[in-house]
Amino acid sequence: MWWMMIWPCASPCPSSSRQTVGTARKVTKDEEIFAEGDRAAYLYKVVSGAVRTFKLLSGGRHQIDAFHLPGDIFGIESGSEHRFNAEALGDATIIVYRRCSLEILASRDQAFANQVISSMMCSLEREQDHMLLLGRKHALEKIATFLLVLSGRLPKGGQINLPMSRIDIADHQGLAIETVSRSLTQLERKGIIEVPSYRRCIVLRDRAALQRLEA
Amino acid sequence: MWWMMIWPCASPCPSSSRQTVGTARKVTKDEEIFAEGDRAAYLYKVVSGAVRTFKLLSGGRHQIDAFHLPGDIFGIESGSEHRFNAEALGDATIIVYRRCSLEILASRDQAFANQVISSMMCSLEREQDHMLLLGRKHALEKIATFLLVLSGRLPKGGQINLPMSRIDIADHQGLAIETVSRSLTQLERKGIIEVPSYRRCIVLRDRAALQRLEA
DNA sequence: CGTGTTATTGACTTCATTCAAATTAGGTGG
DNA sequence: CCACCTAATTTGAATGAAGTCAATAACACG
Repeated sequence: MWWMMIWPCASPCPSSSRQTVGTARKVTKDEEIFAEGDRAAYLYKVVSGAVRTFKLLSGGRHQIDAFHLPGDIFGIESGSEHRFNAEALGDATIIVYRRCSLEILASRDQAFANQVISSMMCSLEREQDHMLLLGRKHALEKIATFLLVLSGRLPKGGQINLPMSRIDIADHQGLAIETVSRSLTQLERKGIIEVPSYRRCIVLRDRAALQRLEA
Repeated sequence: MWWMMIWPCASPCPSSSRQTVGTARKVTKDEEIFAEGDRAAYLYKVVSGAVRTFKLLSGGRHQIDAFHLPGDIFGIESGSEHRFNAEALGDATIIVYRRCSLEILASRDQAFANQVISSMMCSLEREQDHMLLLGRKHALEKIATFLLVLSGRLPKGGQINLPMSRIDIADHQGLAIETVSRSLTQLERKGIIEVPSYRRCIVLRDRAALQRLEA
C-alpha cells in the first residue's frame, strides 16, 4: 500500500533493540535543513532551539507555516518530496530519523510511532486554526493570538522568550514586519504586554485582555 | 493507544462481510451536517453535491477551510469533538460512517482504510498550500489559484461549474464578496475567463495566463 | 567602543473593504 | 408566458487597515 510508506521507521539499529535511533545534528542560525523539492528521506525532531518550515512565492514573499519547538517532529511527507523548506531559527540541535513504513516503525518502537502521529495531529490542528487567523483576523488579533499560542507551547512563566525574529513573526502571521512591530507597541501602550530592552523577550501582563483581543 | 481511535472503522456489518458499510443521507442547501463542538462519532463521504467545512469568528466572520467534492472524506478528527462546522453547499448526498479504530478498519476493509488516509493526506496538502495563499497572495492571485485548483478537482472540460456562491468563495479565500466579484470581472476583461449569464459557470479561456497570475 | 543587524517610528500610498445602489437571475403565482 | 419578487451578483464611491519607503534608534557582537 502506498500510504504505508508515508510513515517513518527506525533507522538501522543494533540487533535486538526495539528502540528507534536517530542521528543528532547541530545546525546554526538560518542553516537549511531541507528545501522544497528535496527527496524526503528523513524526518526530524527538534531537541533544542527552533525551526521554521516555509514556502516561497514570487517577489520574495515567504509564508512560514509553522515553528517547530523542542519535542516537535517535522518533515513528514506523504509524497516522496519535501513540500516545504526548513531552516533553523537560531543554533539548534535536531535528531534525524530515516524514513520508512509505519508498520515497521510500530513494530519496532511503538512509543515513537505514537509520538510521530501525535505530533502530526497537533501540527494539523494548529495549521487549521492558523488558516482562520490568516484569512480573517486583523493585525492586532493576529499578534494577540500568536502570543497566546506561543506562550502555551513554551516553558511556562510570565514571559515569552521569542526564538524568532520580527520578520519570522511577520512571515508566519501574513503581515509586514512593521505591522508586527506596531502591533506590539500598541499592546504595550495598552499595558497588556511589556517589552524589555531585550526585544526578544515579551512579558504578558494581562492574559485576559489578550484573550479578549484574540477575536 | 489514544491515536488508534482517530481512525474510522466499518459500521456494524453482516457477519462475514469485510466491506465497510455506511448509511446514505440526503441533505439540502445550507443544511448543517455537524457543528463545532459536536461529538465526532461519524465521518462522512461526499457522494454528490458539495460540502463546506468552516470556523466562525466574532463579528460574523467565517473561514471556510475546505470544500469537499464527490469522493472526498471529511469530518475526521483526532479528538472527540468536531473542530469545524460542516454544511451542504447545495442539495447533496453523503455517506455516514461510524467512527472507530484504524486497526479494525484496516482489518475489515483495507481499501476503505486507504481511501481515508489518502483523502486525509490530500486535504492536509491542500490546506498547507492554502495557508500560503491566505497569508501572502493578492486578490487576483487568490482567484486565479482558486480557479486552477478547482478546475483540477472537478470533472474536466473547458468550463467550471461552481458548486458554491461568491460568498463561499470569499470566505474561503479570505476576501470580501465584492473583491471576488471584481477580480472575476477583471479576469474576464483580460479575456482570461468568460462568465456566461449563468454566473455559477466559468469558462477558462487562457489557462496559461491564469498560471502566470497564480503567483 | 564602533559596527552591522534588528527593531521601531513616521509619512505616505495602496489595495481591499465597507457602504450603498443598481442590475441580473431564478423562482412563483397568476 | 409574463409580471413580480427575492436573492445573488455586480458596480461605484469613499474609507480604512496594512503595506511600502525612508529614516532613526537600539541592541548585540566583535
